[in-house]
Amino acid sequence: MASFWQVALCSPPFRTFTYSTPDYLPEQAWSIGQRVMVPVGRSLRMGVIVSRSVDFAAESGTVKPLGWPLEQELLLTRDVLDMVHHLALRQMVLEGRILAAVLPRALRTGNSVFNLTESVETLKLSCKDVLQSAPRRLLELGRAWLEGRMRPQALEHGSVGSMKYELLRDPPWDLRPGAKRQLAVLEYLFANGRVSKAALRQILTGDVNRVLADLSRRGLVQAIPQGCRASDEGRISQDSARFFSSHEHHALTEEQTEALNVLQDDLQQSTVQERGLVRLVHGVTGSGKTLLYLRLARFCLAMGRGVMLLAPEVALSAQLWSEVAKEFPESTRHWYHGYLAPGAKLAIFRSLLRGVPQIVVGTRSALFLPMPTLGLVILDEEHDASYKQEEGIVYHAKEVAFFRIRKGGLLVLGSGTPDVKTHYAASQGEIARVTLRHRISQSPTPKICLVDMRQESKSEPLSQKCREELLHVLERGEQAMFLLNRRGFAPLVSCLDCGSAPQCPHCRVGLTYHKGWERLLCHYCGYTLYFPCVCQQCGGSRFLPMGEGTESLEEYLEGLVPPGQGVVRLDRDSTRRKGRLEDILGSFGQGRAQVMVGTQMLSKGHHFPNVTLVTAVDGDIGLNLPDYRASEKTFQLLVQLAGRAGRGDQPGSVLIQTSNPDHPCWQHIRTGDYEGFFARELERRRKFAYPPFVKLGMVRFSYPREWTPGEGLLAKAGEHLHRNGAKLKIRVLGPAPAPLGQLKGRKRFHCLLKAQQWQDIREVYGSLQQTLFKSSPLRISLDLDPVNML
DNA sequence: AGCACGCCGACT
DNA sequence: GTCGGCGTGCTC
Repeated sequence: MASFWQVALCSPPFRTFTYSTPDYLPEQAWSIGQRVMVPVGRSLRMGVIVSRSVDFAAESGTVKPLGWPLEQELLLTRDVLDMVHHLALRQMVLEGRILAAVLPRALRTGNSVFNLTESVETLKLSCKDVLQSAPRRLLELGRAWLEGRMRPQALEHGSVGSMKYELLRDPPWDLRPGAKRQLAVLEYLFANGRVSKAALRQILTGDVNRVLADLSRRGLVQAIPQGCRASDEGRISQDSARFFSSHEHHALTEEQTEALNVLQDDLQQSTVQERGLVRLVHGVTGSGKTLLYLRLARFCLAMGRGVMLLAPEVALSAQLWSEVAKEFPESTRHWYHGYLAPGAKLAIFRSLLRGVPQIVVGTRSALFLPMPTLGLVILDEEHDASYKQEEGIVYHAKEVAFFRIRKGGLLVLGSGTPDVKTHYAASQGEIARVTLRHRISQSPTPKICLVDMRQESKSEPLSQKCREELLHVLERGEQAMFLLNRRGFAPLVSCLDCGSAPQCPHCRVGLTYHKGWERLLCHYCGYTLYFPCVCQQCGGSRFLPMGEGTESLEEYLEGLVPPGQGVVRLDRDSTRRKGRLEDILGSFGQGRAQVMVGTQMLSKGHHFPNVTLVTAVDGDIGLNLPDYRASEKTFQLLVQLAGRAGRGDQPGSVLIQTSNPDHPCWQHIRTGDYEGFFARELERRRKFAYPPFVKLGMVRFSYPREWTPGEGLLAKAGEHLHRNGAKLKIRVLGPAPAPLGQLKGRKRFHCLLKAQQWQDIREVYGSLQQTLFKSSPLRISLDLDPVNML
């Protein structure tokens, strides 16, 4: 009876191959979830055993035996492995690709060293050494492995980093004339000293490895192992937490107590412990959700189960972390996010494997950490688009979290402005819900005013009313915030007379302007309109690009405020450098600056009690984005923003500047009326067939700019989708040019699919995938429930 | 990703 | 002839 092992490779081609059990290590030395070295082609590669199979239909050639295990203990627990499998199926990508993303970088390669204890001495062996041993020696080593006399050397923090390369000899170099690639590398090294492989890849096209191999064979360069920079905790240091003035922890209010009781009850239910439960915690800004989370986490840990407390972005997770750091002992908590150094990630990964119930605070990537006792996952600000990962492997944190508690546990989705889909699911009874209606603090909710910008001078970014209020606020020694909602990549236009922006009649999303083409374009269905044209609303013909001039707002404000008052700017550009975020938040939080200008970043979670005026400089931009969730996003953003004002003792006020004051969205935002907004938005979604009434899938296409057959093949692929989609009652829109029509020399297009079932979309995509050649220059990818349409 | 193979131009 | 650059294709 032969039995085989399926091993997923964690580097290209990421495929899963079948191996047999080697004669030197019996079956019991191997198990599912183990990291192993296997022979692939003529080399040894790292992979993970993902399953066993009894038979192997040898279509092509032979089955090789497994090479050698990398650990005695299992690094990938069953729950993580199941999740990997599930994600691979769902996103239609290879399992190995997901495993590569799940494993800390230090565990992605197989350069382990084994310490072999033999009689008196200890020998160091690499995997290669082991597998190159003679058959008899291999049997001996197998015995040593089983008896525990051969242990993988613990990965040191220092051994985690990658290699750097160093020049060994000065010029002139003894090179064959014409070896220009080698010469280029040598000259670069001569000029720059020690250099990483990644840097060399920048200056050299093609395979750098081979050049380096040649040069080191000639003794001209040397590879030196590079320790990871221990101090590199990423851009967000733990110190930053001290800038977030924390909420005082009063006793729970009656409402909080009730909510906590409900959630604690959930955790204890036997059905929840077997099958899992999702509960939406819908609590208005300032209702004290964070304190609720902390108490619930404490309760869960006391039950002997682990907790994950996640925020959409690192900066927000830093605040949660500072709260958790105060509440929980050091031994049971971790802060995990993408900016951690590889060694730190590895340490947390290892620590969690010990199985002691712990609390992890972090961002979406923390969901891939092993936690055998996981009992509670909390996604704070669950509506936030940052929970969806777009680069590399595509996944939504909500989906992964849901999967992780499916075998028992509670998933809490917390928000003041829930995702329309989540709220819909709750109102349909598909997920449970608990609501917090009251703010903890006694201060009144801020007053929200609309300012009609059509009445204002076009040359001033701020209205008269806004300028006046700002000066009053500063006179009183209080602070102000200005949100400038960047227009992003989409060039939008708006009518100069009535302020409305052209929309697609089929999709009800904003049209974007394409310059060279002199047309307006819908990025969902490909609908175009000649431009210039007549305004659909008022018949006017004068249009203005939107979002222009916002960059100069900081400068403008500096000229406006009285001398001695500081203005700081908070956005992606100003915080790129390490430590800048802390500087900016620090100087504003401590009152060294009185005015803060920023993008979405400033709307989220910060607690600055002295801020009493908040202004959305251009409230309209969000509404006209080429995205079906434009009004939902705007609602969430502005309600959150309003929550920044008047958090202290002084009442706050919020100004929204708009050229479109009649938009139905505003009345709901002004009163913070989520239910009213939700009802209206739902009706619109039903009418134009958007989620939650259909499942959306985006098929993305790209091909090299110069590749002439691309256009024809794209059309054929589009036809294929339309034809096969029709059979499954899928509505297919496009192909339409992507808003970022060209990226990295490739033309980009996409098709939007509206279906009743996710499976239908996968089916159509799968059949398209099969009609394309394996390595066709026309590349396709699938994005289920796209968040970012660009 | 590695690592073959095979083609081509430039050298001994 | 032979070597090295460079494109292509495969890996249980």
